[in-house]
Amino acid sequence: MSTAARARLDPVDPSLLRGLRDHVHEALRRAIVSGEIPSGAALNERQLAEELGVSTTPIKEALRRLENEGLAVTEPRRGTRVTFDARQAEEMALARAALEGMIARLAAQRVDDAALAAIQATVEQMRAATAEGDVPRLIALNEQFHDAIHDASGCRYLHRLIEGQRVYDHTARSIILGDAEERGRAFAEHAAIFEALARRDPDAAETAMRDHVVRSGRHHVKAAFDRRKEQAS
Amino acid sequence: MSTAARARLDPVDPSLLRGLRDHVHEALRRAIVSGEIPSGAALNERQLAEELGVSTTPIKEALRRLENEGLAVTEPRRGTRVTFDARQAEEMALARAALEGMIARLAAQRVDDAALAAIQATVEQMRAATAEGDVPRLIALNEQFHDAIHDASGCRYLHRLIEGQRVYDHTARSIILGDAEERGRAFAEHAAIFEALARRDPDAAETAMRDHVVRSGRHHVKAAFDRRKEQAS
DNA sequence: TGCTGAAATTTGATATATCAAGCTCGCGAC
DNA sequence: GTCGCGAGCTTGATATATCAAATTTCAGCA
Repeated sequence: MSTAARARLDPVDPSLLRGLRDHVHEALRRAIVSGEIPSGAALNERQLAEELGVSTTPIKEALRRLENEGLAVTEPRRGTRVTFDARQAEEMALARAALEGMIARLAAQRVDDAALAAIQATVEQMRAATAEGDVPRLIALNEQFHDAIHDASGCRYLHRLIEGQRVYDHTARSIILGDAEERGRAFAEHAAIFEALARRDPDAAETAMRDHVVRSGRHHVKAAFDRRKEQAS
Repeated sequence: MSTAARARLDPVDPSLLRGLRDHVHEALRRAIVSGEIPSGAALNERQLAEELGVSTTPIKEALRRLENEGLAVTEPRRGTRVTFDARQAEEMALARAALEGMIARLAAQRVDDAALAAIQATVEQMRAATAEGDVPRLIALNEQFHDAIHDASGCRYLHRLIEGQRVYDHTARSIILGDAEERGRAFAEHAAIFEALARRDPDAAETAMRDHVVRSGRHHVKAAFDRRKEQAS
């Protein structure tokens, strides 16, 4: 066997080659969350199919998924409408907070030293990026930080569920983190979460994580919907 | 206008008239959660279509939904497989606990006296049904209790999200509540949740609700998967 | 016997056709 | 003028056809 003679390769993940339905879903989700498609707007299958240059089949699948995520509702034989307003964005942020808190609690119980060291390294990089005001880097580190905690918890289902509660896009994130004060607050919160994990203190980890996500989520929602109100007037 | 002369009617909800995809989804979800279709089993579109006597279109939509719920994974051009094991059931129970806790917290802040009285009435009925060992009634009251709290919170999105974390079917529920000790524990917990709501104490409400759902969830998961292990041997 | 590779098969992905429920709008009766 | 009613249109729901990737099968060769 030749495999014994060379380095072992990672198996490819077939799910990376995604089909049209995922592109359609992503495009629609982005447009809905960013407010480009307002709440209440109709999502016409044939119209979307023509606009996106695909058939109605992948459109239907994408719409079903949006429906399941709570971003759209379908009335049989009537049509699908977007349902995403400030109220729902707040609830999604709260859901995220509750779930991130729970996963942080589990991570505090299960994290090993290697993972803890990696998280600490991320926090140190965040400290630097925060001081420098390197926003794109901060966004990447943010994700890395939260993903590392999810990994440490070992909870894949919770991770997936949390990912589904995103109420901001990359652009919104950039705007928020453009403010130095917000960067400072976020860093302090991240540091507190790390400290709790380092002490393997589940209660503290959950509280710190939840407070962070609640505050940050509120900030995002307020900023996003205030902006929309302005643009509307 | 004749409407002024008679009682106002509630608007009909068109979503009650559901199509094939919802039936397919429900059938599959039930089969997966109950263990009838084991984790790892392939879900063949054409085979399911023939079995259920429908075309592949509603099957695809149902599979997409299951995928989004985390109960199945699809590898493009390869197929869809069930993914639901004890580990995931535990995570779903934890997600439910975190979310139910959050919604109870909000309910404690927002509940009005009328809703509180209704919840209290439900608890009193639970007391009677618990003593009598009336299991079907207890199941119904349980749902009524939790739904009333969800309503009091005003959080429709959270309510939907929580409903998606169900890891037991009606049958499992009956078996669990067949045990008098379990009925007693559940009643004490429900009473504690009500007391916290009555005091408008968000922290206590969240803690009581979460503890209840965590314990009850663990019990359900353990019972369900122990039973499967036995049947397998 | 064991390996290679091409053909056949399976299966999901996508496109298209068909059906029926709702909606729109205007004609006509009162 | 208003209400009733139906023809025609719109649209989602469902079924079927087509395409291509992935897998399997098996003949042919070393």
